[in-house]
Amino acid sequence: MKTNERPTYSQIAIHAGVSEATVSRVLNGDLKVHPERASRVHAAVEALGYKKNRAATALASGRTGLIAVVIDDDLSVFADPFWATVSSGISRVLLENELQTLLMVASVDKADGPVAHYLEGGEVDGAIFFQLHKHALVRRLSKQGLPVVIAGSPNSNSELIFADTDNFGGAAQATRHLLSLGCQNVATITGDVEASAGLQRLNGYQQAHREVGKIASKALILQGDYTFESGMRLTAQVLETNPEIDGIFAANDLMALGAIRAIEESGRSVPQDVKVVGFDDSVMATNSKPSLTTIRQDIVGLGAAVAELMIASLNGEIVTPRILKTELVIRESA
Amino acid sequence: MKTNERPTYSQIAIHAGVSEATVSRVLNGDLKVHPERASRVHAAVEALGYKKNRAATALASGRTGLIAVVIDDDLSVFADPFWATVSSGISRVLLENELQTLLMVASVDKADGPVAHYLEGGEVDGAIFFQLHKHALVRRLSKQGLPVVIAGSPNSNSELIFADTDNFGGAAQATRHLLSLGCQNVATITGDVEASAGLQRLNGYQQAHREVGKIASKALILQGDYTFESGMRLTAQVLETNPEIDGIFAANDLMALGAIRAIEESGRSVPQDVKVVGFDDSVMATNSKPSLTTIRQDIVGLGAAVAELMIASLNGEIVTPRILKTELVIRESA
DNA sequence: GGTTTCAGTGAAAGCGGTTTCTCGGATACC
DNA sequence: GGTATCCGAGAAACCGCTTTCACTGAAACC
Repeated sequence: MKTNERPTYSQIAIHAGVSEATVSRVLNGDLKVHPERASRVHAAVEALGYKKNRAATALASGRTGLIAVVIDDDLSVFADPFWATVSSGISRVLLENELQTLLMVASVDKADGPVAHYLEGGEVDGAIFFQLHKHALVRRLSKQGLPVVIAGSPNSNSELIFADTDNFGGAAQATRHLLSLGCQNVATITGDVEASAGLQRLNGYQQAHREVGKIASKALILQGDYTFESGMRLTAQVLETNPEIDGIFAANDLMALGAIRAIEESGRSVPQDVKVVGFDDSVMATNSKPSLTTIRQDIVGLGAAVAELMIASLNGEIVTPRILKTELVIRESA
Repeated sequence: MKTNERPTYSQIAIHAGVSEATVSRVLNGDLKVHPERASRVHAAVEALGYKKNRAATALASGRTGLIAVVIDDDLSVFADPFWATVSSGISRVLLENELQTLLMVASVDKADGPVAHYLEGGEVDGAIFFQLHKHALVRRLSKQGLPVVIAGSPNSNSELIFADTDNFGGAAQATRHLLSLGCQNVATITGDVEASAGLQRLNGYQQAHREVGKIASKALILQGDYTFESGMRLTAQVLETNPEIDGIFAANDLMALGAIRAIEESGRSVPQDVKVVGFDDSVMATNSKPSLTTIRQDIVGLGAAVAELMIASLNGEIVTPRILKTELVIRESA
């Protein structure tokens, strides 16, 4: 195939006048090598344009330099740029640390599929999972000693390491904003409350109410599914049954836009009659009419945080979950 | 780290009563092994739950089983789910073929960065690039014998292998639709015409005009940049200068939505006064008001096609570019 | 029937690193 | 000054699989 005459340790060793063992030590940061010899090695590496062979390193050391990013294809990878953005953040940071990102898009449900097989086969040094519900696989891998980091929160209080946006805080922020604008009856359209993100956003909404001595009425909590359609439908319904509503916090932008549509179709206007806040600060938020007040999360930052946790884990450091702050972006809708 | 007592060839060989060389032959599909011995090997593999060690295979054979997917981070990976979707299509197909997807998000411009280094280092069996303009790197790698496939079209008539949506055909389809609805003055808002996709969509628009004996006036060709804002701004301008316009083909949905906004703000209505067709069939297309008539492209299919081309290349087959058909989705806007 | 092919197989030499083990010399200790 | 320690460095084994090479017995040929 390629007759690339890539130099090997033996060439470096000869060039530097040391043994291969010493070359290895120097290149792996072993401090017990005499500085002068070390610098000779470095010079040789430079001169010959040497680059380590991953396969050989992996075989000899057992470390592959590969981190799997596992995406369940149930996930709406296809509709939502969210995960892609997180991935890019991850990839970038890993790359800076000489690690490669192995992207695995597959059904992870069956804890015995090819993905599981692969991960358990020792082909990667660690695995990053995207917000998943209750996969036994993750636990199992973790128990087996494979460093695992979750992007998003695992919903049980497991010992898994994760990084996540402050869904709770962000939702509270959004709701507080509505309340502070004078809204008396603030409804919420939740996301999937089976998953942690959805639940946390709901909790944040309730928390903001508690802070001002209110209790969010059950009737004002509408279970959506992150789609435009659900936002629109639920809002239309609740406007019928609870016409006193003057504020809505939707767990994502798409549902918020759906809500706005329903509000307008009911003859009311946003933000005069009903104020609306979304979550995500997606592209649509800027361009919608009225533009959407929403909660911005640092998605690339989330990816970076996840990668950093992984790296720390690999280094054997004791790591704790990371929660990323959100930001309220005020536009026209509230 | 892991004391996984994974079986090796030697165990299989003993269990099956053959040599390691024979085990290797069987596992690599060498037909010259006696069927009976072969089945003994397979039985042993089954019994011991054997799984090949990638690193060892890579070291010995020079094939890593890894395909790089290189994404220039200039690209709007962050805003547009398009590339994520393509990636998932790629990853899925590669996985089915025992290949892994290495995701590299980095600046590729400098043909000498870490990415280039990595790809030239023989660490991957092939590389997939996302729609790029004129990178010398791609050519170089290709010349070096590394199988390279482009997702999207390279704009020069190079010998690079690629798969792409039929941008030309789709744009023609869209424009024809407008013309067939009786539009007399159809404008287009282009994407980046420096890149092939943008140019091809413009060409398709012109082709449709030619088919009916018209020539698209220069004044009606507006150079956008795929953003909502550009669609809106350019439309507002052209409505001033060319009020006779009664149809607009935008090179993507976002700009189409921008156009609709501008049209409505000018006091006209869609589709009565001006009809609008977009391109992509994104989520927004369904949910906008009026909903958007647009050109749907099979994005996952594009990913799959790219992966298939890569696999064929790896097998030494002679491959030719693949162009994927588009589909006109008629909704309210035209 | 004897010599050539040839297909099938095993022994063994790598692939390019890492790591253990050993050893010589220098330092420390009594 | 002699022995016990220690440290830095090299030799060599090893990681698990692929592939060349040589060899065997059988089929093919004259």
